[in-house]
Amino acid sequence: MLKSTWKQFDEVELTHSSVHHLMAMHELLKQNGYVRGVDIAKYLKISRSSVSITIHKLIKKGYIKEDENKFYHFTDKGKALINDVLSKRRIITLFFEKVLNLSSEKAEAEACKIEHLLEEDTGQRLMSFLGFYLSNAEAAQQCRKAFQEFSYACGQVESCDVCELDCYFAGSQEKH
Amino acid sequence: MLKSTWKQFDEVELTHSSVHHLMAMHELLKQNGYVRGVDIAKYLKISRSSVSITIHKLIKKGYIKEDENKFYHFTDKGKALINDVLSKRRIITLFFEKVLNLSSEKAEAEACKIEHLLEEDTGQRLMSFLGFYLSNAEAAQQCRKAFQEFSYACGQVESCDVCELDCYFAGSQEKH
DNA sequence: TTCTGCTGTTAGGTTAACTTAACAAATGTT
DNA sequence: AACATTTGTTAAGTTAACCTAACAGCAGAA
Repeated sequence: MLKSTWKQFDEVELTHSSVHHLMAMHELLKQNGYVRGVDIAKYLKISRSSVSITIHKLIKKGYIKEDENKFYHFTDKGKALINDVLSKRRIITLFFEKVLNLSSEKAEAEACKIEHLLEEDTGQRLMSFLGFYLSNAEAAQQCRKAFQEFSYACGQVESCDVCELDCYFAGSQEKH
Repeated sequence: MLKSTWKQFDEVELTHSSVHHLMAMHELLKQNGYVRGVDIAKYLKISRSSVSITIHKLIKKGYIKEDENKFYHFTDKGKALINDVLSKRRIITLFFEKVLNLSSEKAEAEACKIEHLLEEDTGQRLMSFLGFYLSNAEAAQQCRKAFQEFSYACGQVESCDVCELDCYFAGSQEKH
């Protein structure tokens, strides 16, 4: 790995917090038809002042516009972003839920933490995979069924180069 | 989703930065047999002062100990954490690379951003899935082959409830 | 009309993670 | 022994994201 790869974490266009301000806006617009600062504050359970500051940053960045009555609206840029994030979230949630069998609450919580960090391309590929894996294509159906009956044991895979130090499954399985 | 789920992002035991300080330590210990502050600073391409502060926090938190000569070592807690993160990273990277066909560089970069955010359990389930999907079990082999020939098109899946606003594939596909 | 409550903003404070600059202690060089 | 370099630490400043407290503007109620 490039030694500075880890810094890409901070170089995401919008932070986790900012993305969730936009998500809240979207939710509330759908629910009520309008959004004000307080609404976002209540929804995210943070202070009005904090929301005020973040919203103004998002306006400056061109994701939001404000009308005469301090109601907020998305710009096209904002709409595009919301669409992307929402799609990514749903794909990731679906993957956790339908493929890894996490509970839907946990699937959402896990998706929420990472959705804004993955690139567009990764989202699309995941989508493509899911589209196939959950389809009623013969191979996909067989695969889902077989996976249900499968439980991981070291040795079942040709070369397990997953664990570097100890094995996730050490203890519950014999040594590999 | 619970309205405060999004805050779990900040409630991770260790931040992205801290985790990478530990990862750097592990890398450098493997390479050189010892680690000092400068080594970490050079590796992560940040200032010595910043490293100094972060390392002292990690010492206080019990992940690291310091010897008389200012060389750093992992505590058992630190070793356990490194093992977990490393395993998660490799599983996630493998998934991106082998299942989603991302280049290995991109797979690593994407994994790096999210590895410390996913829970233990999620990692293990992903591992289990990968173990199966990449195995030479009949169903898995068939599935991999069929997926290669597959390209996502709306309508191929019974109900596409992935897109909320617009479709990822809109434009390139007919309306769904 | 005055009072109350709601809303947004500003001011000042906190924490985390960086930065540069300055400096002390140890180590290496000539 | 004297000087230079390396290393770690501290001080002071920055940005992001939160907080509480204070206040200004408005809108509805008494």
